[in-house]
Amino acid sequence: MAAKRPYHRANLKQTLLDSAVALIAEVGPQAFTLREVARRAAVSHNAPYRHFRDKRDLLGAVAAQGFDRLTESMHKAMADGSSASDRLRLAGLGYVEFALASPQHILVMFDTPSSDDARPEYAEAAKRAFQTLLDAITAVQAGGGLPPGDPLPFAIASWAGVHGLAKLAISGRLPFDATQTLHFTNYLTRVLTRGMSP
Amino acid sequence: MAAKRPYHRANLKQTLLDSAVALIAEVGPQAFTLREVARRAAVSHNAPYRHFRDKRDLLGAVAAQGFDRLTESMHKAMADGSSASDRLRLAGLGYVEFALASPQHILVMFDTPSSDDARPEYAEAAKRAFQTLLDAITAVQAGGGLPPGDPLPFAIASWAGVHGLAKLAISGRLPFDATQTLHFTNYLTRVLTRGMSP
DNA sequence: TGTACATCAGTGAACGCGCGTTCACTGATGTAC
DNA sequence: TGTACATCAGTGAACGCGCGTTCACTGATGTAC
Repeated sequence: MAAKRPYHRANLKQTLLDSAVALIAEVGPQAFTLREVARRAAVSHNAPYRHFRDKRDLLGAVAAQGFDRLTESMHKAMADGSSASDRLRLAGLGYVEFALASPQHILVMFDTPSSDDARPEYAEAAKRAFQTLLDAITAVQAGGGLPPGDPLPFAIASWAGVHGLAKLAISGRLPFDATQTLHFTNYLTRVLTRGMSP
Repeated sequence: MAAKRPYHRANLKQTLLDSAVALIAEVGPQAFTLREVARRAAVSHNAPYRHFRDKRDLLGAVAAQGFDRLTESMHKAMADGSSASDRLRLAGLGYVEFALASPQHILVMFDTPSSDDARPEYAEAAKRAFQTLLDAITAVQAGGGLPPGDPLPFAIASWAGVHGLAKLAISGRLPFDATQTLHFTNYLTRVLTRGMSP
């Protein structure tokens, strides 16, 4: 039964990232340790150094991957949209869906200072996520659903609402379960869109 | 006439809390240590145990104090309000003002799992803060500025918007300085109120 | 009034622990010839 | 085709460190008498 573990593991880097996310989900970024990540990946405590410069670098990679997945979640949700404003609503839904499914990522992405600026991919991934929201807003403006002009205030207001709802839901301070939170997201984006219209 | 005996030193408990907040502001809740808190309070690493059960308990006390200060900040801001809807706007402003002035508190209050449920004062302080918002909403409803009925959805939508804006501002991801963030808070609460009206 | 005493917030040494990181190493793999 | 060799992903021991917490203690203070 003692199946021998291969010395070289094909996808150790991704395995380590996954282990890190799982560990952070359990103990929070505070108690997250490199050695425990290695332990969960069934690898020596030293192997991670072949793939990440140090602990901080691993955390940065988790954040960058989080932004990519957030972008993907929004795009996926938007695919079903029947109109520009419907797609904006779905982008918000995709945002909250991702946050509820992966709160550890959100924590590392937005609330863990050590993950900052070290990796260029980090900033780029964050930018892509915001651009997705910005594009959705611009499309609604083009269709007349929002006033023309600078889309930035609209984007920030929408982002704030959706981000705040997600954070509060994650912190367990809302009297909602996941389904109710998603329903409320629809309500919130409707409120925001209506409030931003002339 | 003090009901209890005066203690050896001046209020060490509050000094420890202040040191903790200052330390968290510098290194984040991740790197926060009890020993360093004691060091900053110019006291042996053991003295905190006279006032807090353990590290987790200290963190819980910081969170509880944070909720009290948040409530105070909202009430202070609302005092200048000329109408119910103006007071609601000011409550949001007070929220964001506190968050920008004390981001460490917000972090411990909302994003540090270890501070949960241990202290009863914690839950009560959190409840009082939310009640402040709820009362402001109810007053606007009474004045006809918002539709009658359950104020909860309105409160949660407002909370989400204001909380999200504060969190994003703290994380440095907004193209705003503090003053611009506060101005934007006014815009956001206007958007929300308008969007929630029939 | 002075003094004895209980109380309890403080101290400092000690503990066990697990961390991040470095080091010298080993084993597996791809390629040149 | 086999072989030598470079490359690189893994290993395990070791390091220094600072942590949280426990322990036995000290000494300042309020109160009883």
